[in-house]
Amino acid sequence: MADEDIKTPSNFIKTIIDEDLSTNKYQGRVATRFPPEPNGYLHIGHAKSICINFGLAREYKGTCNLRFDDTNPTKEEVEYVHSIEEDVSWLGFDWQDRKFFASDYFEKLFDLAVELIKNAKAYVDSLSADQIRKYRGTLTEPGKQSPYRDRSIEENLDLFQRMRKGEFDDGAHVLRAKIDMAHPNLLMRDPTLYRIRKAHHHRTGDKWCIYPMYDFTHCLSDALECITHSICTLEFENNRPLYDWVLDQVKPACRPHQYEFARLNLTYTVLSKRKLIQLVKDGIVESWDDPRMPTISGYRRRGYTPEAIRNFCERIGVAKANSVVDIALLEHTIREDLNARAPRVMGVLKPLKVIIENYPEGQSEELEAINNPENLSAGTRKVPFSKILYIERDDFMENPPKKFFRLAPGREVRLRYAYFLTCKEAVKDPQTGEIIELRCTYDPATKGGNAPDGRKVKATLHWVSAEHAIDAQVRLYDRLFTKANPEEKDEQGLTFKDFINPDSLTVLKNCKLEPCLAQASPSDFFQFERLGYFSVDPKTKQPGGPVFNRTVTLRDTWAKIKKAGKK
RNA sequence: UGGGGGAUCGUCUAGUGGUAGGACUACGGACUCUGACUCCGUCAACCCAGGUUCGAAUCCUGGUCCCUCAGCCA
Repeated sequence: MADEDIKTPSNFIKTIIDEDLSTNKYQGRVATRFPPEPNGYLHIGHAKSICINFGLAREYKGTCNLRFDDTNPTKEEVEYVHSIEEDVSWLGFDWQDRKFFASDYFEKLFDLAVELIKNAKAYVDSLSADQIRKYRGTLTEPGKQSPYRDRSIEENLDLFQRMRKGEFDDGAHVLRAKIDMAHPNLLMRDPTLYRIRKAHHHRTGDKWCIYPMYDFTHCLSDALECITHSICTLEFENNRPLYDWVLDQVKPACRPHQYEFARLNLTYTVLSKRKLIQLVKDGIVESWDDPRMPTISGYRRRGYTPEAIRNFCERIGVAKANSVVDIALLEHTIREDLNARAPRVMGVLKPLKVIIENYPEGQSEELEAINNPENLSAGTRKVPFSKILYIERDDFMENPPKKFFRLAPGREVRLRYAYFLTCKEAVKDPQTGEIIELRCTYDPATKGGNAPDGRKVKATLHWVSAEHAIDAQVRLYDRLFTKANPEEKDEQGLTFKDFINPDSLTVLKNCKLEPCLAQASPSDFFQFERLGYFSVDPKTKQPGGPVFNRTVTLRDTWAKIKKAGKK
């Protein structure tokens, strides 16, 4: 792959890896892993982690494993395993033959737990969950030891075996590490290692009724896979001493180390799993892959490309300081990618009929249009032209302000790749006053878009021939929230759901598109000239024409001028 | 008021004792058969106070503010 040699910006993790390489800490190996819990869909924050872990492996010619952290049978499902695999692949990363499941290690983990018990480093506690909480102490006060803390090794062994055999009910006992109930880090106050959970696991079925906790499983899974750099988010900083403690007891052949980076936050976006679930459950969005969702599947359906998302993840950097990235950067990377690659096409979203009075009745002709000015090898295509056209309603104003240089009565503009057009009259509905059509004339000498006399026009409009156009539904998406930081607690007690943008979705059902779009396949992307990037919705099948999703608008200087004028 | 982390342009991020750089945004301008793209330019930052040093974002001391931890979740 050509991009293996591309150097990405430096960051603190690379600095650490460079040092480790120079001291030969891991015999020159770099082994990372992406460890999702299969209990939900991946979002753009996960994409950051995926890009870091797989990206590091690519850059340092190491490996990155895909490992499902499936130690909680009550929350995890195969459906999520599949969606995660699909999303990681779609992003362009390959775990080759290294797909693992923490549940594959259950037997080994059990043996290691037994070893801990034998070394008097773990014990079976029979306090209730509630009692354990009370015994834990607080941030400022030490905890108390459980009365079961000093059970004999034999008794612990016996109890733990019987826990596995299913002799006890959920919650009757847990296995705890024996560390220090007065430790200033609460996670070190004899953390729970195993709990009884008589639940069906999506992979191990009913084989187990005790399940290991994250802190016991994760570090050992890393060690078993010979991971060198175990990269996770900041909230696990407190877990690192425990990560190290467990490995210190077990002394595995491979000794991984944990490093933490700041998770991604995005303006006008929520990324917590809990809130995302709420958006789906409350019907605020249609599904996990609703194009307004910050999920990878949502962006995919919206028309974002893996290249753009990877580029975004590279540009935001990796650091330890909490931060909120401006969504404008994501929009920039998708525009940048699509600008280079998307075929240009003309589509009228809000049609306004134009009748060219001096164009022969019944005639039509084909005009040549460039498919992508950024890539001339994409060639040209023919676009039909005739007496009756549609143009964009927003491209005409009866009483234009000074900075509006599109079509207006008496004004001449260019129809892209076609002719100069002059508006003679705006015909209105006598009842409503609404403009229903424009009577115009064209200049036959300007065919192709240039005037032989050298006269200029200030605007070029996109258009579509009425009799040749295809009908389509186009969905206009905008940011889901009106507030830059919807997660922030509001002084009036308003929550993220109070800041939903009522215009996050606008469905346009009467759009007129260039005929070549009839052949568009699901997920094909285009630039509708002067409007934005659109792609064929891969999920909606409906008769009577394709359904397009707007990925992102083009930058719009005119919109800014209008907005500034209103102030 | 315990422990663990963090503070650099509006935003994200480089810098590791020697001219604070890049990207996004914003704002100008050039170009233009997309008010797009591209190009050029402008605004703009080291949390604070001391100290060490010829020289400090960087080292030291003391503050301030922010994040995080009391699941048998991950």
